[in-house]
Amino acid sequence: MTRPRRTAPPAPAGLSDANLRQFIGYNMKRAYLTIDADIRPTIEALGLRPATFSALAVIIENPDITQTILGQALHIERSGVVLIVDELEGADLISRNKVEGDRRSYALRATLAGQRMWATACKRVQEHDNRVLARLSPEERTLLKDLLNRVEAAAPSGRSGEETP
Amino acid sequence: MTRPRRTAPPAPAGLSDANLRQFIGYNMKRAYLTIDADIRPTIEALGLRPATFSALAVIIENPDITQTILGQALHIERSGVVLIVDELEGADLISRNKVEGDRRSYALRATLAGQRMWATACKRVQEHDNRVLARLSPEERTLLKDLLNRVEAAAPSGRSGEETP
DNA sequence: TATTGTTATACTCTATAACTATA
DNA sequence: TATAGTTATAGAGTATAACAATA
Repeated sequence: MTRPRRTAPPAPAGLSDANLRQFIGYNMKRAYLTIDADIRPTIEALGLRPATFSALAVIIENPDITQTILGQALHIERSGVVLIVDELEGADLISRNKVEGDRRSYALRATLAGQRMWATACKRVQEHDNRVLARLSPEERTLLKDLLNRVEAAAPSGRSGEETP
Repeated sequence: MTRPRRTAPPAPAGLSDANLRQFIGYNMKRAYLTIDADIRPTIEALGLRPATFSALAVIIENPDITQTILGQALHIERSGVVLIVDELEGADLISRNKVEGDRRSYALRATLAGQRMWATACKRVQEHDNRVLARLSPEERTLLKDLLNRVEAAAPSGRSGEETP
């Protein structure tokens, strides 16, 4: 139905992992950490961290977003957003702009340098993605994302109360 | 081919995520963190942490394992293993036993209490797993694990140099 | 000389709580 | 009073480096 299951479950040396591998969360953690270790140096070579990379991505996509909303998008507290935005602003990749009618908040926008940075960072990470997904067919790639999203949505904290009633 | 793609990609409020959702690693991170947040309280209610839970799982499955090997299984340094083993030993869930012929290392074994603890902890986490995977068919569940393992194996740090030549 | 376990230390990430300035 | 941003602080998790005992 899918394929002969010829995947050697990546178990270390001569010891068994089955007790943990039975849990979807463990397989997910291992796969995620492996990918993360692969990509991180590439991101850092550009002067970014995963957190600033992600923030830049969201700001590019949602111009004039506020820090509070950015925090919600990244699932981090406002206090953490400050540091990330400080870092991006200090690198001249984004700017904090005044908001008409509310002097409390900032409208975050990527600078030109920020847009260029995102373009190249995005491209390089895409290359990693392609390398890591090389053995998966296009259908398998979308399927994997779909399954991950469904798992995320199924867990209690998964937003979207929209059940299909 | 697979199913109508009716998965609402869990995007926050009114803002777009697509820049990040394009990357398999981001979807994996989000799914993993959601599952982790779901399961953690259950594990902690038993007096365990994710790290001690995992270590107990490996020790149960590989009796007389040494700390160094345990570290390799868990992908953490030996110095970190010490703290985890201290904690498990302090809770009387495992014991450090003498090894014939090598007085440097310990043979780690679960106590009876440790085996009972693992049984109940395993059962409870399985329940979370089932809840989180509720919307996936049995085939989809194995498929998801399979895809995750293939991604993990594909990344540079993925062990198993065994290509199918 | 190399290895096992250990200790001390530091770094990253993130959360909590209290503060300020606006609303 | 409530909210946006800020600051200070603390905790979890993990890594690095140096050390003692043993191989």
